[in-house]
Amino acid sequence: MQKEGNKELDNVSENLPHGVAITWGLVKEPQRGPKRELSIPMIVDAAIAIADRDGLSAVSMSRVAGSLGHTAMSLYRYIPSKDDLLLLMQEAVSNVAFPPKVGADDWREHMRIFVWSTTRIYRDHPWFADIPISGAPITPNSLRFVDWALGGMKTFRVSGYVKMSIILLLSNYARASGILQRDMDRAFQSGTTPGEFSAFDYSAALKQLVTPERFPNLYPIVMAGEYTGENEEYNDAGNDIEFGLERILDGIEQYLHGNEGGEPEE
Amino acid sequence: MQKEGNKELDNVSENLPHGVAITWGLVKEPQRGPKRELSIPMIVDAAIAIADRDGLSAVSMSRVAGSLGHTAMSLYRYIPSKDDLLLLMQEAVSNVAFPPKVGADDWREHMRIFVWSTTRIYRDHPWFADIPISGAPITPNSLRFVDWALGGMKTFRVSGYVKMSIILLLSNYARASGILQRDMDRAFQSGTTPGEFSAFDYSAALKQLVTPERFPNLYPIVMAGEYTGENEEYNDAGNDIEFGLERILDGIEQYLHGNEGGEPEE
DNA sequence: GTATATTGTTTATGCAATAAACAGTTTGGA
DNA sequence: TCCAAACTGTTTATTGCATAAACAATATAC
Repeated sequence: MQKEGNKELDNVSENLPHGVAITWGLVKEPQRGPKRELSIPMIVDAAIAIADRDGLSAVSMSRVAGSLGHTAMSLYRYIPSKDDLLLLMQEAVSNVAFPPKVGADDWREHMRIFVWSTTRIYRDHPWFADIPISGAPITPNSLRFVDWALGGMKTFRVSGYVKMSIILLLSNYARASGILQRDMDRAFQSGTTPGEFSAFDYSAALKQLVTPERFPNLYPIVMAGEYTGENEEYNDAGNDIEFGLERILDGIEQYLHGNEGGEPEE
Repeated sequence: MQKEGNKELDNVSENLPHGVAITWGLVKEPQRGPKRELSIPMIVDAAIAIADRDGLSAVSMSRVAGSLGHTAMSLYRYIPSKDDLLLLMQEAVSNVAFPPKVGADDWREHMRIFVWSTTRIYRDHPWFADIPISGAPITPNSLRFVDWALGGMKTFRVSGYVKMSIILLLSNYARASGILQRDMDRAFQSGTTPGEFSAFDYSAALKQLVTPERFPNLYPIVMAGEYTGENEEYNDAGNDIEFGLERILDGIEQYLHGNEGGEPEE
């Protein structure tokens, strides 16, 4: 015999992974019992601070709790598992503001902003990329990203499926670029995390190992120092990222013209 | 007082991470002592078998050793750390054969094969995506991929930097697609790993949570079931992947025409 | 033949996630 | 008003992990 209340929402929250339910505000604060000394945002912020400083591997339940003056087990009164904590961290740093209006019909600029907003998260929070993707986005802030991207495609005369494909393409690109940029940043600061390495540090080794017989096409590029980006002027991940993004946008544009514009492609 | 031998190669191997040195065959078998009962390939193969069956998290030093009838510590006589084992696993499954000749001037087909060869690894070895990227590729099989891709761009009149940017773009796309495809496969087999989830399983929940006020652009797409791919006929990751790839190739083609054709850019 | 390099093993350390039991705290309903 | 239920944060314990150290056995180089 259940209360009438909001039965549908209850169903929803029951069928959702607990961490996801938290992000949607579907988990209610308990009424009875002692006053809580912590809160979910406090815990998530503390975890983010640790990850920002020392990387994701430094985030342990006991270290997060310790930084709040509590024991590890106290966190489990708020967040049921470490995986849920990671999800909440992702969601928290995805809470970015988008410019309300982009030039009304400049969809390319809209999509550029979409991609750069994503890569900025990776730059500000290098650990973001270390959390494995566990499925399609179903948390509020991730969906805000999708929603905002869709806002730039209002004039597209294509199906929702195609729009989602485009968003997927751009999100994936943003993720990959964010990782690249992070790696480049790390390489420039050199001796950061041990165990990390970039080709940059090994160009000397590569020049001995990449032989023309075994790697006929790569050989001249390695020898010219083009593989490891030895030339300062080109050694900027931003260039690569911009280049790739413009290529993708070109491709989308071509597709749109083929499907929507005045004359078809042939 | 060192032997004359191959001093340069010694230097190289000293400055390389140990796991990378192994992949290049720079670590020599010891001469003295009892006969070895294991070998690096045996260990790596055993680890891959476990990861294929039960996922990367099931790969522990003791479980790998156990499957070979040995103790965990014996593995350390061959491979200095678990991170190195992961690197060797990556390298091993990257040992794929490429078709020797593609239609001579069909660079698009060449690049399609490049991307599909990469995604096939992710499909055959779902754990491949769970190993975090630790930097630019410097192992032989990863470089073979790069070399082979370069082979498809011989006619491009662009710098090595641009070619590397294109390869980076396509590799990243392949990785993202491989992950997507793996996730879709998992979703179809439904109750695989607990903790994994796909939007597909939560379309009912999403339809209640995605309100038109909060997600004006996403709302109609979720309601139409287009977000979670409810329609069988469209619910195929391959379509998405192919679509995105063709868009990227379009973009590259457009860039090439702008740079290589009749008139130069400036 | 012996010193030495190397083997696989046992034992031990430290850290991690998290289950279980516990004593104190607040509140809704009697 | 009071008590049972729902909570709190903690202590303790379990299990699994990577890996360091010490060890006796073994094969080779000189």
